Amino acid sequence: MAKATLKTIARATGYSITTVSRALGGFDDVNEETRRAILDEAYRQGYEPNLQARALQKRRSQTIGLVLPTGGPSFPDPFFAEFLAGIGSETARSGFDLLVSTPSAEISEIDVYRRFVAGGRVDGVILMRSRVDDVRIRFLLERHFPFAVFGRTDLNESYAYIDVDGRAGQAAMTLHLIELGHRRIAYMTPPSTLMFARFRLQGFYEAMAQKGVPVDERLVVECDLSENAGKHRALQLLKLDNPPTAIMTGNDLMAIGVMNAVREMGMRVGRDIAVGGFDDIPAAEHLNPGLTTVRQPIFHIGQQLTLRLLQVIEGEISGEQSTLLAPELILRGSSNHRQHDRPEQEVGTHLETSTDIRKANK
Amino acid sequence: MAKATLKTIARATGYSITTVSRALGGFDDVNEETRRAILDEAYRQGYEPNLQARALQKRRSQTIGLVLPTGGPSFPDPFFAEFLAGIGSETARSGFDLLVSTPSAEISEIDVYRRFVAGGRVDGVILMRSRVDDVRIRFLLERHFPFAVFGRTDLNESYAYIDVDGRAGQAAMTLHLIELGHRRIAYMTPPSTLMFARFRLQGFYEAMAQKGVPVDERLVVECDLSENAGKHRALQLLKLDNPPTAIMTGNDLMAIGVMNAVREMGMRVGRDIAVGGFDDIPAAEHLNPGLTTVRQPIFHIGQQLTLRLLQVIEGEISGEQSTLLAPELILRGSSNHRQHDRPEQEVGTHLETSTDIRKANK
DNA sequence: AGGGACATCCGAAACGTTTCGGATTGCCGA
DNA sequence: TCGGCAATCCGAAACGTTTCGGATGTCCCT
Repeated sequence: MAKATLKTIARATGYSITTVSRALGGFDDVNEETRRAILDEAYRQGYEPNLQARALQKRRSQTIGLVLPTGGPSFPDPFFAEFLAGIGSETARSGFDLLVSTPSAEISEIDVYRRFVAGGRVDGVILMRSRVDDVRIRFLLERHFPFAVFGRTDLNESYAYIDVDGRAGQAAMTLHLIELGHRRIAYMTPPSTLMFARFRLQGFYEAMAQKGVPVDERLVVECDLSENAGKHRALQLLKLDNPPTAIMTGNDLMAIGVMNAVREMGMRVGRDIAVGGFDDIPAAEHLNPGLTTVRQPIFHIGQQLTLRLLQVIEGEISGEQSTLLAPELILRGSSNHRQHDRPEQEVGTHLETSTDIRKANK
Repeated sequence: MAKATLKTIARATGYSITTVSRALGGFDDVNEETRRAILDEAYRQGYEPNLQARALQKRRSQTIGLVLPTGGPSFPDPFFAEFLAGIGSETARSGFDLLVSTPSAEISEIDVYRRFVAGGRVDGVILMRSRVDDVRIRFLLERHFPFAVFGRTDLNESYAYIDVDGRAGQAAMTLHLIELGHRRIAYMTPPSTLMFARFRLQGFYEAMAQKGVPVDERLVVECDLSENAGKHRALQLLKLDNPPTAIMTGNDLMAIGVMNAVREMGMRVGRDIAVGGFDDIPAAEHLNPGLTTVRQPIFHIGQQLTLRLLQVIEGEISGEQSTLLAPELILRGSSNHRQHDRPEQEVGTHLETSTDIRKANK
């Protein structure tokens, strides 16, 4: 059996290609009887529309693109799978496909976007890990191409994004540690080209200032997003003459490294040194002691971002809708002085600084 | 500036569409001078070929598909991100894109494949988590559509796959536990529709028989792949009159649940009860104690599978190439009686049963 | 009887690309 | 002088779909 097309169905039923197309398309200018005959024949032949041809004609590919961030040395955040699942759940519901691309040595990141956009490969893209002065976003804005971003930028344009309030999250973590009595608090911040690093760092400074706790600049260090880098940096901190009593990190991977470093120095996490992370990756809960961290509802973000992007594509919203989500502080054993052998019962605290979900229209 | 196409370049340079196409395509029947003129103009206009049109004409989409497994209740294996990264790294190198689809309530899994295949959306697909009497594989074989599978099946056809020798892996784990002195060993096996579950179960039985250790069938239970299910099942096992002294599971997620169950019963993992997992997900190393498990080189598998698929697509291999990889037993604190407070130094042992990488041609 | 309204169908162009099969030159050797 | 060959170029068809602008016929109303 050759490949079924509109033409083969047309020939088999005696109708024209146009009529077959319209029958299959559910238009109302085709007789019920004819439609049935055509549908039957289509089924018999196992017809599936050629999506390339359709996309070519409609100038719509029913596909959205996602380019894996290739920033750091380590591959994507551990919660990447969850993010993808969130995106996937929504694309599936609306009949869209998801095209994933990995920039390589040969093909630069921006070229991937060029291909996606100009090649008509996708109808819109989702970006993650927004950067300072983000070229990708600039490129897309310039072309008026639909997109939605996980994270804010410092660009003076408006577009659709969803972000977690990292400033509030990191501030909450800092306040928590201060309340536990810590004064010498270290903060390991991710590379400053990443927007989220800035907001979190800002939250740290603000909370310290608010409580009048002095910041020792030697305890504020930049660090790559990996476990190894975290361990390395933490060892340096712990070997200072006047080491910190608490170490906060810009993401959980780094925090895991810190915990290892603490152990390697013969100290105990949660008792001798408090550790705080950010993200709440799956492993955070299973560490011993459990990692106190700030949770981001990543699956949900993936979903919402997709929804938002689809609206932009349909032209339903002006592309300026943005949402700032309130993060949630998750307290576990890594920041608990009283008990550390067994992870304490998990406690979720909604921050008072931002109420649930806040919509912001620029 | 309107969209650049072959036509706009042709008009601008005064050459025909054919010549423009051939110049851009690098054919040798176009004058060097003309070619340069055309390339210049193409660059000036920011030309990018329309990939839909190209795909339609060439009947090749330069895209491979991946359908997320939707089998169990829980979302994909934690190492899914790594698998995807492996695939991505190879597709990028060869200029292919990756189309990811998530079956939803509305669109059944097999429909996704139908769309992919008949719709000309992809040139080949990668399957993971092969199943007993796998309909997907049957479908693809029937259509003579290129594909490559992570995992074997019981179908009597030959096709390209890569698998980890789960039988050998589970046997090695079992032998390890027996050597530690365990006699009452429980095994929590994943749903038997999954092929890998069968092989691992088989490895368990064989090792037990080899050492003459009796299997108590009440200690062999089927269990979903999630942490929760693992915990639940483990509690049942531990409450038996004559409970096991060691519990092995078919994947790491279940093992984490087991470890929680053990703790909840007031016993200590690695001391009172040995626990063994399978997969070596990232979290396994960070548990306390660390989880003894069997490692699968998942990134590498993603890469190789992609390479294999591309060869099948190019028609370079007959589609019958298959590889069985030797798993690696990773010993950590969860199966160590002597020491459990701190995870012991990680030890990797290559199994003697299968040498490095073994090629099998059916 | 004429006209309009409606139901049903179709031809042809278009989306942007590739490619087959020539067509047009200019030049060389015999 | 002419056949032939190489170097360049191009027209047109094809890939499979959607859609615009009718075409045809039927029936009813006045």
